[in-house]
Amino acid sequence: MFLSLRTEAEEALTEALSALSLPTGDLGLEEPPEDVGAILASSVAFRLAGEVGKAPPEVAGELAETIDVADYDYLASVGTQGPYVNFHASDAYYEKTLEAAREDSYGRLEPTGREVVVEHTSANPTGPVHVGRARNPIIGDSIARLLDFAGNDVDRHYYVNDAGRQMAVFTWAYETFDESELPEPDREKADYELVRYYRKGNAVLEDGDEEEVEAAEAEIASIMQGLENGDEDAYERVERVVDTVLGGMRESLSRLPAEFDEFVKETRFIRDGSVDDLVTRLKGLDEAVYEEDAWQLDLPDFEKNLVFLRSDGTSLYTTRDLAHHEWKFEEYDHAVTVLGEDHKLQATQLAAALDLLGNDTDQLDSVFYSYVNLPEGKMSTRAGTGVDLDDLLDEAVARAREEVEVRMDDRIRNDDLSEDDIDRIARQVGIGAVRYDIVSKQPSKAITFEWDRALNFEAQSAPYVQYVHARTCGILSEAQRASENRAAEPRDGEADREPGTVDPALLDSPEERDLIEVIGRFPAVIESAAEDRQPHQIATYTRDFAETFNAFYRERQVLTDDEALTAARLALVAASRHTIANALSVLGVEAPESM
RNA sequence: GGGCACGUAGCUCAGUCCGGAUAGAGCGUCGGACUUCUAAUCCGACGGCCGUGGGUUCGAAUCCCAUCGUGCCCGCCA
Repeated sequence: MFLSLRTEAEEALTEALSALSLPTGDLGLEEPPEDVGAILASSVAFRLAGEVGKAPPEVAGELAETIDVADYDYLASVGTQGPYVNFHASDAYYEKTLEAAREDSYGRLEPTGREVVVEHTSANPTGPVHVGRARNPIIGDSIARLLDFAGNDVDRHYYVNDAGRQMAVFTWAYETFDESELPEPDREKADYELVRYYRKGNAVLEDGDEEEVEAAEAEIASIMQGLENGDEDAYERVERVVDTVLGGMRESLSRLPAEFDEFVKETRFIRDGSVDDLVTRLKGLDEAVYEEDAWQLDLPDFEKNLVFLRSDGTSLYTTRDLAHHEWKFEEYDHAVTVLGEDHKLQATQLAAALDLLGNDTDQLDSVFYSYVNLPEGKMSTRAGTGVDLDDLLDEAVARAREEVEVRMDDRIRNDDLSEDDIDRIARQVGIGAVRYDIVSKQPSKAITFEWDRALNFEAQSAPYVQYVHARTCGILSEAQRASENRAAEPRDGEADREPGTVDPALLDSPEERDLIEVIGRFPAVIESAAEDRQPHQIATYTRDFAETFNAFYRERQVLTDDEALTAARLALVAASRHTIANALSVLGVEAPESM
């Protein structure tokens, strides 16, 4: 509804400007500060003052007078405050907003018909997911949810780097070492068990004796050649390692939760011949050069050449990724990729090469995030430094459980949480807190991981917002219980009133109006966040929402003796519940019904 | 050396793309509110040369230039 209101304000302003023969290029429409009563405002008068030769407040006044709100449904009045033109919403606006938000799916935008692929995580399957990379699945999954909620048809892809040197090293190590030479795994889980081979292998390559290293390198090279030649045996050897490790990683990721529609292996593009075709096309480009036995692309605007075929004839990651992207462009209208900031240059080169190959690179969007570091430095799978995602999530749930138990004693609400409830709440709150902490920040900002900060359950965290949802559920179930009691002893006149009818005019206090306004903004927030691929905007909104709801909760008793008033406020609470539940769902944070 | 990000209260962050109303939150500190629809909540106080210097503008945290600090990248790795 806010979107319609904004459209009306735009129209009204444009018409008024035209009527006064003023330019309509920049309407200066904005959301005014909280203490200004208006729902929308324009600062256009500032810019026109010079042109008209009058002071801004005077221009604002003329504009306000020119607009006739009778022409619009959602504008009640247009006033001025100094140089600002302020728009006030009509009763119809509040009524329609409340009506729209009665739907469970409130906030979901109309289908766009666009098919979008969101590729995220795509970590090499070398071992357990650690916190340094955990930003990727959380941001990626939230973007996927956001684009879906904004009306797109979304697929989530994990691009599996199974043809690179790292996997050849891993395969060699797995086949070479005996488990008896390895330390105990940190967990009884495939990725934890296998990463021991990978670490051992890398240690040997680094410090082993010359002969051993030489033999290993020969084996690694033969595996890579085998993959490049489409050798079925090499493929199966690597696949066994890849699929096993990936299986373990998937389990961890699903806890976030981050699920995928498809795991796309890069060997696929070697095996189906598309890499060969691509190499042929690349060689044919004017920018292609053959230097030092390797085929390269002399990209304009880039200092160094991009090698796309090694001197031994094998392809490189970027070569295969080019084929991968052309495939995505064929299958989807739009492709979004979530990448670590260290891939920025590579991503720009990829786009430049795709452009040379005749693709429309507007179809591609990259979102970059900066890695999470430990206070003592970087996390690395190979070196075994870092905090595993599983450990972080376990710790989060354990701490949340402690909180639940501490709070049990001074709970007012007498609803006897069962052991299952405690488990559920601990999981929802603990994992929600981790996820929310990450998704609520701009991806470009650096994060240093600290236990206490990541697991803070206080305000501006998931539990703060989840609590609001639990409150709405508590009120609604209380109302349900009361109405069932009444139904048991029917009173005269009770049947006259439709249970579903509410009179929104009763919701006229500032707290109620503010709450409806915040609810009304939700679809616009979804639209903007989806447009910018910025799920953190939704997190910021949930905090605003929670604050506004809490003010309403503090000042206005919902369940009263006044039935009509109670019905109206219950409708507002239900609308609030849908809004906050959907916002949390876009963030991938669970919405507990009690906590 | 070159390129790209980031720098806002003691700490963690919104706001920056698209310039507008006294720069907003939370944590921490101090002081208040549970016999109530859930206190994981709420109310109040304290706290800011928006890294620094210039410029553009009626107006700059926001745009431009310079500069400092931090991170990332500049491989026939991924």
